[in-house]
Amino acid sequence: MVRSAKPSSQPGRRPSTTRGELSDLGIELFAAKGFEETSVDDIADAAGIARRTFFRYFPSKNAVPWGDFDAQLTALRTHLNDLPGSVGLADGLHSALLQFNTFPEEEAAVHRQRMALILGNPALQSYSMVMYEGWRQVIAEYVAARTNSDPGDHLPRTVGWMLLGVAISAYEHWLIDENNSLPELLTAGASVLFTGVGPLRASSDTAESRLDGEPIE
Amino acid sequence: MVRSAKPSSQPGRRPSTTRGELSDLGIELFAAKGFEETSVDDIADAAGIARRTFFRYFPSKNAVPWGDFDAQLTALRTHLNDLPGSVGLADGLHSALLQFNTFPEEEAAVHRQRMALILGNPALQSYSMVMYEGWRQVIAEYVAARTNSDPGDHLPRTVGWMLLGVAISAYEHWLIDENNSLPELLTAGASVLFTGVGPLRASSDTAESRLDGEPIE
DNA sequence: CAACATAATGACACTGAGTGCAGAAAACCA
DNA sequence: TGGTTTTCTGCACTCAGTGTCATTATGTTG
Repeated sequence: MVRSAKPSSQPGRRPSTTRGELSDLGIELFAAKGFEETSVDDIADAAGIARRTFFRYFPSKNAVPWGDFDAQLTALRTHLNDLPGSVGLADGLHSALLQFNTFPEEEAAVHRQRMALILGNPALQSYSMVMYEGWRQVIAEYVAARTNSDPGDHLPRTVGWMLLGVAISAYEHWLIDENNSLPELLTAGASVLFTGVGPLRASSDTAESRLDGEPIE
Repeated sequence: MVRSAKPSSQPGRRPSTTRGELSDLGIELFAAKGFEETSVDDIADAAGIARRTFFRYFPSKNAVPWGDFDAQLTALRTHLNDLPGSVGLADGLHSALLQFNTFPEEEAAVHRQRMALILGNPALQSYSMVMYEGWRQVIAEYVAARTNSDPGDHLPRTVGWMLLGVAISAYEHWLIDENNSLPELLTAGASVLFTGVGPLRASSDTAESRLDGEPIE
């Protein structure tokens, strides 16, 4: 089961697989048998590698569904860096949201499966916070650059968190009902972030004054 | 090591300890030896209970620092329910943030230690998402009640995520530098949520128009 | 007090994730 | 062919978490 990759003129044994291949295989098994019910041994056996080798490709079973997340983060960072200066902060964040969550039609099914897996499993949901820390950092860097502050400052970090919330919450609803358009959900969520919660009123009741609301139900 | 609690006229053996006591003990050990370096056996031994019994008090080692989180959630829910109808949505959310994160002076040190532990350890940071799901739910319920919608709807869920982001990000900065006032950090973050990111400009440059911004740095 | 019901603890065994280590295997180069 | 480099593999080990069942402590009832 050793597949020789392109002769890279590098000494040493070739890796027998890639993170991407293992990730795809893992997602397939998880979807078929369930995440908890699929052991690392199952994945390693199916991939034809030793259990010990699996842990050279992924730091944990939880990391499998994420595939090569770092590459996506790099793409996002590049996207934001390449944005013309004429784009305002809100528009920049909006475009980041869309860029990061837009994918070719043929990948939609896999991506949906991946996200359903991640958002539907407690262990994976937990682990996602480790992954999304990098994402928040990229956002914070952008906000910092646009507001004359430091990526570690309170405002950029807060915006990073809030934008992440917009993204996750959009995914949650996209997964509940496929009829929902992910870009539309992202845009709707982002608009709350951009205009703020202050302007919010009862949706069917926008004409009432802000003071006469009473607890419902 | 069996401490008889108040005679509760209930048949059956008394619990030998409480979640709160175990939590305090665990936090102490974690702070002294480190989270990874402290095993469940260590905690159980220190508490004078069997390892198996430990897992009847906590579903996992990760849950220890949280103590009795559900009780706090209940208090938060009550607080929001008791808010007069004249309080606007933004003010209600703001008060929730402050209520949940205000504690007597004598508990400040312990609380700080608890939060430093949680926010400083990857495993605990991950697990916090499981805990905070309940918190977001309480917020979503409040938003739903005030906006004539359902707690599962997109808007309430999104606001729940964003407000959580405000809270966590405030804690992060409170932990970095104790000189920062937690309530002030919370209020500052909340104001971004309430007025939106749209109005944000380069902090030293607020007079510029929204379109002529150029990448800074 | 003795028998009974109940609720919690405790001991044991087991699965599975993750790690350290040492050696085998596969590639390149001279 | 032999030397070097890189990855893979097998083994042993720790620790988190769970199922099961006996045991202990308590209140209740006759």
